[in-house]
Amino acid sequence: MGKTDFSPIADTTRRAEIVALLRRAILTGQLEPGQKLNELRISEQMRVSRAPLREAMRELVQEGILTSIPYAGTFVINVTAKDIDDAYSLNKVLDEFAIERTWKQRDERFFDELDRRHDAVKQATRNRDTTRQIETALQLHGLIHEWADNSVLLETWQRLTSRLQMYFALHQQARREAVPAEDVHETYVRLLKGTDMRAAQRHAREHIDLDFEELLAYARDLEQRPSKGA
Amino acid sequence: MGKTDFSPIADTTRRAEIVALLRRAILTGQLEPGQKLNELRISEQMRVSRAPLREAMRELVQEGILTSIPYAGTFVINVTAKDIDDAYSLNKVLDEFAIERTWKQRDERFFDELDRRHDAVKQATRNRDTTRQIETALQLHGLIHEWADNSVLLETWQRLTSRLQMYFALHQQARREAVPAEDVHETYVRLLKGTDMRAAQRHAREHIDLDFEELLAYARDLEQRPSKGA
DNA sequence: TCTTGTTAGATTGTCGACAATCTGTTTGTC
DNA sequence: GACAAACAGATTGTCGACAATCTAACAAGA
Repeated sequence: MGKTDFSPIADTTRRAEIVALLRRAILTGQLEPGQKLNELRISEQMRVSRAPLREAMRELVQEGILTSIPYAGTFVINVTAKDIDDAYSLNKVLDEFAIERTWKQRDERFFDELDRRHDAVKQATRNRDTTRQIETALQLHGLIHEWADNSVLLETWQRLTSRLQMYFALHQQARREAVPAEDVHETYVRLLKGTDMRAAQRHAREHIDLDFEELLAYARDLEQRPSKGA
Repeated sequence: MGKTDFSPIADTTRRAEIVALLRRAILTGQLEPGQKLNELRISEQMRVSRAPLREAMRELVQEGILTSIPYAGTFVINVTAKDIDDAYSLNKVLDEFAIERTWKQRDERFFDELDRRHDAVKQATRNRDTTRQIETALQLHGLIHEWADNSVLLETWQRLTSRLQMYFALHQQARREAVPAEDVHETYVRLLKGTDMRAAQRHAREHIDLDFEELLAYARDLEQRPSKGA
């Protein structure tokens, strides 16, 4: 018997790479909300044919970050204040559930991974890398969902994450201020290591509410302006 | 100004029709779990080319009822007891949330629709139409999610529903017994019309637990047998 | 001037053919 | 006989071209 655990080899289809490229472009705000994706132009830029590009787009439509209108085109979703509100209120419920399910299964490996991801956030914060900061913060947050041992919950949360990451990226892009230097996740991590589950659940709610208010304000402001066309 | 409200016209792409056809085939158990979908064969049967068929498949993969392995094929998902357990435990959480959100917004139109859907279930039950019975029962159940006015919740629930419908169809197909004739949704509807929200939430949990136990028993039994290949 | 019909251009939807990859069989070697 | 290399068939992934549809500009008529 071998000792090493082999992870699945990378998907080597163009489609998979296109999905990754497009998703990244959307989640970092490179492609703006409402913007139309011209198939011919993009396929030429990526040096692929339209077939795998279109298949990739269908995936992202189902993932919820693109929207498609037959014979009209495929567009980046528009972000409304209500969308953010909806996503966040559901996220709260999922967090509470995830913490409950994770709680009994916490072990040394869990705490190690928690620290590792927390460190990643802190490093991104030090480097003033806003994009990476958002990414790592969501990964830290996602640990409880991965550890809850519920595939449907994990899937659901990953879909939600896509949107949240997009919202945060837009928000960060809008306000050109520096990123908060202090560590807002300290308490969250500490409570997850502690013995009071209810306290951890309560904090997850409040902790989320914090950045949420900022995001909502931004979204309400954004709704006054027109959306980007082709 | 006109008086009528026009709904969006139907999608008239082959892709959309293929998605509907395939989904129906899967959710009714016509296509068995684990079964491989041969692109050439299906495209010839449907008299379409592989392009729209493949795009349709990508959508259903993201919807969670198909799974794809590069260069190997696309398969109907396999149903494990844990999958069912996961889906149901999350469903409980979502139901509780949906009832809370719907509660304040209940009005005459809500109650009417509730009765309408309840009647649909009863009629399907009278007609011994098991497929339709599952469909209508899930639609009755889905009303609180539609009424909660949270797009992300609704999306999430619809994804879950796909699987639940598939699970139930398999279950019904397995046991050849007659469908329960008595009306198991009577209490559920009554509580949703009442004034005690907590009671409604509690019942939603227990009500679900009922059929759930049966489903789980079936799934555990199913896991002893091999899965269907090509 | 406003509405309606026409047309040209651009873009999406679909098709049939080819390339890349996998799977099972056969062949050859030890 | 056991094993590995080579082959053949089938299937998926990708491509370039064509058909269907939409959009916007323009022309014609009330």
